[in-house]
Amino acid sequence: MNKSGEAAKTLVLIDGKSVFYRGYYAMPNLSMRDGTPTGGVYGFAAMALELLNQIKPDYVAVAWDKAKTNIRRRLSINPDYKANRKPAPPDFYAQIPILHELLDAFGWPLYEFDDYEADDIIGTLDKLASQDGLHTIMISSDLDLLQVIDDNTELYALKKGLTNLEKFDVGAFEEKYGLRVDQFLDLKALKGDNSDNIAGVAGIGEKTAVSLLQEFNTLDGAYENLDKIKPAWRTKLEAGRESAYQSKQLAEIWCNAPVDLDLAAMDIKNLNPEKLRAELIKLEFTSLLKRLPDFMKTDDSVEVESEIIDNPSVYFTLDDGKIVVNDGKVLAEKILAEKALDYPNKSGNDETNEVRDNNTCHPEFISGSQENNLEILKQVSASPPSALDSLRINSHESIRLRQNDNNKTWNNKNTALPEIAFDTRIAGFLLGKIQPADTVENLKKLYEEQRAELETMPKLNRLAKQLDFPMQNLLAKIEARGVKIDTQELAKISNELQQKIEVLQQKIWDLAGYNFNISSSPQLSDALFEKLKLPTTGIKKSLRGYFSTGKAELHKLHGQHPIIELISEFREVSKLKNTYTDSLPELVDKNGYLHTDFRQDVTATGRLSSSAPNLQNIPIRTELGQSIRRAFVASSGKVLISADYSQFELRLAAAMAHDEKMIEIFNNDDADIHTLTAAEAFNVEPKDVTPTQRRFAKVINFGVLYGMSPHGLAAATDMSLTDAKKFIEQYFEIRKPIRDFLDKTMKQANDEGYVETLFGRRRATPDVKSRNFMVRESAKRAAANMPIQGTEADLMKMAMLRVEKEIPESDARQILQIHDSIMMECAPEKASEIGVKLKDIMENIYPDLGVKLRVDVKTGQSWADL
DNA sequence: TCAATCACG
DNA sequence: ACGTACGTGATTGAG
Repeated sequence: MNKSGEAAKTLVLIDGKSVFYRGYYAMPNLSMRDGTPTGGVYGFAAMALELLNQIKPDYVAVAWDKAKTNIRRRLSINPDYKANRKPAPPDFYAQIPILHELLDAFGWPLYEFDDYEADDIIGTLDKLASQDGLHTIMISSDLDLLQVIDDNTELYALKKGLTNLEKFDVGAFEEKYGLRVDQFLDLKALKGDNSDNIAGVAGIGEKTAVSLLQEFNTLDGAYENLDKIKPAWRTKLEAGRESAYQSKQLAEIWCNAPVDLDLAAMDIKNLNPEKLRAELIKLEFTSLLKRLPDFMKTDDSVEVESEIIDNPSVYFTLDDGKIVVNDGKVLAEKILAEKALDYPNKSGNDETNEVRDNNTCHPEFISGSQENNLEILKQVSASPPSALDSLRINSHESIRLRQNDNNKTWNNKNTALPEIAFDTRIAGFLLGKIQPADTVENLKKLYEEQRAELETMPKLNRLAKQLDFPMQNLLAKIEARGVKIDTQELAKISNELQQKIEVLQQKIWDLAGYNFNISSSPQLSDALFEKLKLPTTGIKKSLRGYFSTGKAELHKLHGQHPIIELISEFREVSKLKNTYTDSLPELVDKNGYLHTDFRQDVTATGRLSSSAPNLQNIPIRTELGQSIRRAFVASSGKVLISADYSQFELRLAAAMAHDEKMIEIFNNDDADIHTLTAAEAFNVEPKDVTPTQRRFAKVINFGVLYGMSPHGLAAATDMSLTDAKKFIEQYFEIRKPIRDFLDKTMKQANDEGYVETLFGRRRATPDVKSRNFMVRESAKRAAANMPIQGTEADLMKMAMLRVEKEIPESDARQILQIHDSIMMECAPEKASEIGVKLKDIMENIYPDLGVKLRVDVKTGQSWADL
């Protein structure tokens, strides 16, 4: 009990380097996939989790030994102090920054001072803690700390192995040494300590020292009674008197280190479980995730390893349309017994249906016609839901298993199927393999090859298992839910647009002086540049040799002739009508919902692809676009919620490049990145930044992520080429870390042949070595951009999985993802609560990122309100 | 089947 | 001396 009468709180003081050393030598070959050594850090992490589980401390602090050169005071007593310590190898020091990162994730303060060793710092803190009535537990391999144990202070000494600790309290000490704790220092003075190069008294070992102290109580006592000591020991004591007292001085812990007991900083509540978990994952210490204390565990699918059925072993064939296995049981039963399902999903045109002896087929020989698959799934689906919980699917294009048929009668789509654990198509994509059309004839072999290859790439393997495979399940659900649209509204817009188009067309024809197909670029080019003789200076040519009529070129002609404006409007209107208002209603199901196809194996960066219809390019920028969004509505009785990451990619660039200036701007909610970038680049006060300057800064802030050239910048801003060039130089002057990061990425593309995201998603970069200038430069820009765009995609997938896990489907459901935003729908009364949750999950999806993420949430009846 | 254009992030 | 900002998908016209 302490002064205020509460149960004493526990403070744990860790000798950081000593724990670290144990790990380093226990796991000498441990390293991350990229070769970074992590053995010592692992040791620390393992011990730290152990202490959280077993000790459940209230406060934790770490003390650190500075290098030998900084212990001048002890060296002044004896220059040979610790002289027989070997210097640590280089890969030991390489791990120190990583350990700091880990400590940061634990939220534990680290103390180190010149002239004070870790045990001095620990001793000092222990003394201060005792004054505050705290119970202290010290963790170290250094037994010197035994001298400070008392009724409130214990030492957990590190033994062999990582988490094997020997507990010393006063009783345990006395039993082991046969001495009182206060005699420990005198014991050391006599027997010395080889590891610290403390001499003690030559010829006196532990046994002799103990018996002397038992008889004479103290070191002084022994020297005062030399006459009572047998001659063999007496002569040794006489010869070693100076050494004995010097040894005592050396071994004594100095409890006057310049450190404060800052309990707020040491509070275990500072530990952010998500951050720590993220850090363990980042360090590839996945085995330690299991050891996270219960209070920190969540059932978050991002971190929990998916169960992969390693040896699918269902053998089945068709008998009169019924699926049977060797013993004649219905497949579903067999599947339940085997807890595995592995069969190819092929749609038609298959000729090899090789039946083996015994009326048995190995899965890879089954021809997976759509009908067969449906039959299988029906039977699986007929099994009791609880029995299906432990089932896992391995398949090719697994998401399509969820479709009940080919013609998109989606409302019956079965989402209650077993979870997908492995998808050979996704795996092939992640591994960068072009899969021949016939690979799924041998699905099992493919699966085994892929699994083996993924094993050699732990980061990619984890990405597959924890992100892309689980996403298949989620995307199937999202596709099945669909988005409701108001077809009448769209039809109304279509009609209006039709009128407009006819009017515009006539006006254009009148101005041109003849009728032509305005939608044909060559015909339009002919009209503008041949018939109307508009100036062609600065107008680009198309590949086919005529002058381009694209938006940018038309813009250059703006004001030259009234026809230009009409053509631009005609273009906008016909584009939106053809692509959206006319087409979308054709794709709705009978309940008025649109169901897109989301694919994960299309985009080189890891983003999702949406098609048939593409719901990721619904107009927004023009008023007409907004009116189309008004036709995207919530289900009846529901509202839509959208949550958008703000400046996601730019924040990621700042974090990944470790650009502290940018990070600081982003971490300040009130700061505006474009204004501040302009202020820095133009060297003016933020308040004096002109709108034009801010616009320039905005263009370059985004352009730089894509490798924008002076020409591109000039074209986008109306700057002169020289000004654009200067501005870009100026930009990289103030954003040097960004330049370095882009260069580093480029170098990796060149040296390794691939680039990767923060989480190990890869993109091969063969074309950066192309002899064709255009191909090469384009490949370089793509390579530079991929880690940023791809990390965005990774984080979005994490966020979506987490949202699905943490927000019950009965409360709200995800219905769309558009690269940096998630759209959900829910009951209006739940909207604000869901919005808060969504924002929280998304903003804290990866606390270790190093930059604050910002998510803006909006609610409304239609998409236009968001 | 491809090029041109343009919708989105 | 090349051409000039990354990543998608849908539509249209041309050959």
